[in-house]
Parts: sequence; structure tokens; C-alpha cells
Amino acid sequence: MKEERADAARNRAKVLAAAAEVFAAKDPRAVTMDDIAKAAGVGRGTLYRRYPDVASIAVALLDEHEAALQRGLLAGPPPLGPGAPPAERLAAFYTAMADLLEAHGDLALATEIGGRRFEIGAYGFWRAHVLSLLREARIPAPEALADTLLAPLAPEVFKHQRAQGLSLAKVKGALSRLATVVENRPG
Amino acid sequence: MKEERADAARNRAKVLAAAAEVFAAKDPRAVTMDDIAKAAGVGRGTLYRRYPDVASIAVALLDEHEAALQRGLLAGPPPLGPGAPPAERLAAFYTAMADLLEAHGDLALATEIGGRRFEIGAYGFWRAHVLSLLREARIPAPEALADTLLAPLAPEVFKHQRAQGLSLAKVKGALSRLATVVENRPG
DNA sequence: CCTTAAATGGACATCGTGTCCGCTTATTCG
DNA sequence: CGAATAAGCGGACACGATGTCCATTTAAGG
Repeated sequence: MKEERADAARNRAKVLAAAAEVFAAKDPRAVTMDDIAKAAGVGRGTLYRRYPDVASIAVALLDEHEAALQRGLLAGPPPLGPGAPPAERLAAFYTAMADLLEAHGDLALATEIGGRRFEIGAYGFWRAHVLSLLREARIPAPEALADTLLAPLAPEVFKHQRAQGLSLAKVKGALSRLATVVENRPG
Repeated sequence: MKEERADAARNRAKVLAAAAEVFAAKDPRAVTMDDIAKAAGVGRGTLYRRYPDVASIAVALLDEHEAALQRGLLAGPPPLGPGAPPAERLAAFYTAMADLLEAHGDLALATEIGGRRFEIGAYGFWRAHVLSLLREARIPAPEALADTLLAPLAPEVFKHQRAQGLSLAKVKGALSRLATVVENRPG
């Protein structure tokens, strides 16, 4: 395992810092490899060396923020972490994701660039989490429901709701209501 | 109001027919104006004369199919049309949309090309419908919930579920479970 | 220092977009 | 019926983004 060369490390940092600014400054879906290269003062080839496309750069930036939430889900205090009933944990997850989208919606949006939402980034992790909650709640055929329940967290959807003038609280309220579907009730 | 010239009408038909085949033949998100022009035996300028982009062509093709469902919602027999309780109507709507996505998923996918899902096509219609059901069910703050409930119908989501091996029935099952959120229950 | 391989960055080829305008063809009117 | 007129057509063009390639630069180690 060779060390990363000093100039390489420096450039990696420059790129990520510059990319964060670029994503914040303009429509994240319109950001181009050139934009980031220019902003970072780096050639395009250098970018491609590490990241295959713009979405990957956004993922790299987002990872850091998502990791915190992921730890909370796995081992944090209830209701986010283990210990609370599934419905409450799902609601807490929704709330936390809404906060994350509110804070880093630009990056999340950039993540969707190639339409690879399901392969790239943390989608698999969120899905596994929801799936385990559904199983714990003894929901029949939980596989399809997991994707269904994650759909409203698509960055596009969240952004659209906020752009419409819906407050963060209102969006969270809607998601919380959704979370009640995991409560088993008389059928 | 001038009549459409005969050759123009002929070309419109040629274009739509060719476009339908092209969308069916390859990844609808990768279809280009050129592809359609070539397939229709028409110049690109002719395409741009009527349709500003690929998504619009897909919308034109999809409209026809969506119109039937729209009529059903407004004036058809229950539970799709008026008369049934909101939860049942929502479930019926979900089922019908799933069938529509199953039959014309390729077009629906092409509709999302520019990331304009919320402005283009029938999204506004579906939203208005769901909103009215939520109001009828006396759900508080229904605006945010409307978008939330429509999110799982995003063509990308449906396609992903089906591609994973989930049967149409399973997907419908998940959606039906979702529909139960409009049932008022003890809080 | 000097060697060596990693790292860089810009040139290149390719593709898709959207516009523009000279040519063609349907329609209308004398 | 044949010319005038305007609608319709389609390819050429300029532009912008992508991803690759390789000559040059630069760090790291002896």
C-alpha cells in the first residue's frame, strides 16, 4: 500500500473544496467537470483520474455527512437507533433525512445527475435500514415497500416541495404520516 | 385558425409512430432528437418545429394513454371515480398508475429526461387528484403529503422495482399499503 | 543530484443540442 | 391550369460537454 503523493493529496483537497462551492453556487444539476476543474485550478484529466463523473464528486462530498446519520441508525440512541418501535424509528429516520436534504440538498441533487440514484451513493444503505424496520414490524412482502417508502426522499422531490413554498416542518409532517404505514393494524 | 398543411400532418404522424418505436427499442433516456429524426426519415429542424425536446415527444405519446385514466378518475365508476371512500380511491389510482407504468414505462421514463418531472406532463393533474382525496379525508396539511404520495410513482422508481425482480403484484401491494395513510385513525 | 514512476493538464475526437436559412411543396387565386 | 405566396422542411453550423490520451512536470528515494 503506497502512500498518496503529496501533490496528489493537495489536489484532492483543492478539488473537493472547490466542488463544494461550485455545487452551492449554481444549479447542481448543471455543474460540469470543467466548472469544477476551473474552480479548483486543475486540469480536467486530473479530475477524471479520481472521479468518473460529476455525480461521484458529489457523492464524495455527501458521504461525510451521511456517515454520521448512518452511525446514528446503527448504534445511536432511540428513536433513531435501535430500541424504539419500528414506526417511531422510521419517523425519526425521515426527519433526519429531511434535515440532511435541507442542509445538503445541492449535493444530493448533483448525485442524481446520470439518473443513477439507485446504484450510486448510500441508497443501498437506506434501503437496507428501512427493510430491516419493515421486517421487524412483520410487514408482509417488505421488499417492494422499502423502495416505495424511500421514493419521497428523492432529492428532486424534496427540492420541489421546498420550492413550492412548503416549509420544512410541513414536509416532515407528511413524511411522519407516511411512517405510520408500518404500524400493524386490523385488516 | 388555419388548417394544418397536409404534408405537415403526414410528418407529425410519421414522427410519432417512429418515436414510439425508438423509445421501445432502446433505453428511453438515451434517445436523441437525431434518433427520432432518422427513424422518421425527417430532418432535425422539422422535429424542433413542433417539439422543443425529446421529453415533449414522449409526453405527446403518453398523453393519449393518460387521458383515459384521467377520465376514469373524474367521472368513471368507483372505486377509481367518485363515490368510494378516499382510501379506496387512492388505492385504485395507485393500481391504475402501476398498470400504466407497466404498459408504457418506456415513455414515462423518456418523460423525465430533462429532470422536469414536475412541470411537464400530467404531474399537476395527478397531484390535484390526490390532493382532493386528501382533503376529502380531512387530512391536515395535505399539500406536502400529495407530493410525498406521488413520489413512489416516479417512473424511475417503478422501473427500478421491476428490474430488481419484484413482480407487478408486489409493487401494487406496496402501493396499496401506502394508500392506507389516508385512513383517519386514533392519534 | 539523478532516476523513476506517479501525477498532471490540455489537446483531441466525438456526440448531442438548438438555431438559422435557402430550398421545396402545398395551397390559393387570377 | 399555372403562377404567386407562404407554410413547411432539412441539413449545415456554432457551441458546449464528454471522456481519452500522452507529452511534460514533479515528488520521492537512493
